[in-house]
Amino acid sequence: MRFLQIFQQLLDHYGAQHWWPGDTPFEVMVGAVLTQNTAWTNVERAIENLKKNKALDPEVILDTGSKELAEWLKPSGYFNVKAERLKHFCQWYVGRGGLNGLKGWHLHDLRADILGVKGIGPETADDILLYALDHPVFVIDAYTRRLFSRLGLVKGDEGYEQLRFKFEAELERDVALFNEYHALIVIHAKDTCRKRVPRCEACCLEDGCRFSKTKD
DNA sequence: ACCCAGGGTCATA
DNA sequence: TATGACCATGGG
Repeated sequence: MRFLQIFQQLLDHYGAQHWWPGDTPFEVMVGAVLTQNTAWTNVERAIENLKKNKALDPEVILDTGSKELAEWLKPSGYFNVKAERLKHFCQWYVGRGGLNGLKGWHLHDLRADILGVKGIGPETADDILLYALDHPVFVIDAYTRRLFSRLGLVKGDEGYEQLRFKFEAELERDVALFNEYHALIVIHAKDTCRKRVPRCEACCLEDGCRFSKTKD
């Protein structure tokens, strides 16, 4: 019940976020790879570069030299690593038959399959599954771990899967709910950061500290 | 001049 | 299994 209440508080305060930013499922997937440990504003520039070069397309990415691709990805950081990761992902994407080929999979099988791609870890996989392919997985990121650990609802040092199972057990298995919840957690974290709250941790959802109030 | 960002891989013990 | 090094740009 507590997990749902927190969702309601966040939703009431921030409103629906309608995530993920991106015009197409493929753009969402590319964004998921590029945003690894990276500020979203930097990712936007890289995606703009891809669009400018008509390269926001798996076939084009595969036909582009790593050097040139890395150049386009430069603003998103880790550009050499990400160029390879994007190529690995596109190879998988095309190999599975693109968006159409990815329909009709069982979530468990698809998740295991995509985790086999070099450079796609659990969070990136779940971003893709939830925000591009509409599968009900709860995305766990550093913000989620930090916030709920601070709220005393999780220990904080659990493994990724353990945390994911916890959230998925506490909530109704619903794509729209998981989609909005993770988005709100990220927005909340950015909001508290913007207010210069140290490490985004001094704002909590407890009584007397209602989102905008800073403790300490 | 730091610190951090919507992680993941690889080498080591 | 569990740390640590590494990847790298841009904003606060």
